[in-house]
Amino acid sequence: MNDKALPDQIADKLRRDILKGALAPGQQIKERDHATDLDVSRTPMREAIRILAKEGLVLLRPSRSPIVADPSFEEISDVIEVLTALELRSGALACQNATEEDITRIQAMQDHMDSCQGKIDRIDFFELDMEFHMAIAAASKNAVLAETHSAFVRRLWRARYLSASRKDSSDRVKRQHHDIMQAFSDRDPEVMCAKISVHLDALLENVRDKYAKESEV
Amino acid sequence: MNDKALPDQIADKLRRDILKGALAPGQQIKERDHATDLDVSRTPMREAIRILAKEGLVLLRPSRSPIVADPSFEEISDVIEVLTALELRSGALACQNATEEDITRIQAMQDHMDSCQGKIDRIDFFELDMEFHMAIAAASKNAVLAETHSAFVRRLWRARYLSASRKDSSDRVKRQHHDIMQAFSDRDPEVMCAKISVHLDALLENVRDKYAKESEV
DNA sequence: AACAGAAATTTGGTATACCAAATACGATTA
DNA sequence: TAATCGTATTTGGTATACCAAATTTCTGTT
Repeated sequence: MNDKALPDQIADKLRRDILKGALAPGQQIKERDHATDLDVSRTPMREAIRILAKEGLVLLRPSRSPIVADPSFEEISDVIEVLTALELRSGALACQNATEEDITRIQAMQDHMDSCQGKIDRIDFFELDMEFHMAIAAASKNAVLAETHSAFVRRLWRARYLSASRKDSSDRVKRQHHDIMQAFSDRDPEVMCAKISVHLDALLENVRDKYAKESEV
Repeated sequence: MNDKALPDQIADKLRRDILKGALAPGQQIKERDHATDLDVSRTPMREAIRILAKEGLVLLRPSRSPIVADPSFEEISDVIEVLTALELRSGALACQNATEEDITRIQAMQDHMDSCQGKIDRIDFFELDMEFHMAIAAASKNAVLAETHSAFVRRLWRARYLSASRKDSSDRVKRQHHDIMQAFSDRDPEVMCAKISVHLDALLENVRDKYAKESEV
């Protein structure tokens, strides 16, 4: 019955709700209520909330209801800074350590993303985007690095999702991905790092725009 | 009564036991037994175990007792790789963002370490060492980066502790710290990154030596 | 004696019950 | 009427009870 453990299933559901905005930033997540909603007990619900807290999506407060995180621009910017450090390192290592199979497989992932563009749910598209970046990190063959990187990608999911509202950005992202992939299959760490920097700088600027617009409303 | 939450207290105790070796690598941590040992119930014990799992000190296995992690050299090496990426970034940022007070305060920490050398417990000395590195990371003014960096420093605590048995290494570490501090007070990111690299490369080699010796026993 | 299978035990996963801190609400009084 | 104190309620923290998967042990058969 259990493809995954119950807390993970609950965390998945809550995560999607948060990212879609069904659970708004600042909103309380009362473990009792949400547990009965999902027809589970408080114990796995608690654990699911801790998982999301670890991912930065939820804020734990001592003796108070956890709330959906509402990060400031500075916090998001800090996270992007860390992600950049991790992704540059993993990109360089991937050039060095990836197998040919890794490269063709990740190339295939990218092709799949291209073909799916516009045909699938925006959230599903972001899943693919995340998987692309995470697959490159995994190709570094440093499991710890890949895992840490994944954690930060997940942590930025909502910010990415919201900041990608700009229509033109999707084409630009596609081009940046192609640049990264090109450097990767050339196994050129310098170019790859440069392209990753471009990609993540663009992300930062997109997020900055979004926050600027939000504050002027 | 509660300075900290109960799960944190339990995690602190277990963490020290693991790092000191009272809980040997590979040993099972049965939540029922350890809970009764510490006179708490399974619920906070479970949570404490999850905290340590997040820190990489404990390994969770589906439907099996968690066990104390027994990292291979490759795993430690991977962790050092990540720590390096984080520490280089935070060093460079610290050169840029640290206040003068930060620098004098961290300088004072180093002086204190020097004066304590040989006079205090090795564990306490390692606490000071960790605090030195973590203070620099905090001076980057990127809270997320500092926090992540701290997590990895803690994760390496045991390996550092075990690998520092070589008598001469302590002088060398002292010199490396001085080099880092010099570059920091000069606010010279390039030199600082170079010195940090030297320091962490030395750590990696120390750990490598220790694992080599262990395997030949 | 060796092996297969079943029953008992162990152990993590989940549900529920109980408690204490925090909050909200209402009654009482100035 | 307003302020304040006390009580009821909400809610997270903790303990315990129950369950199911996995392991071990015991037993009966070959």
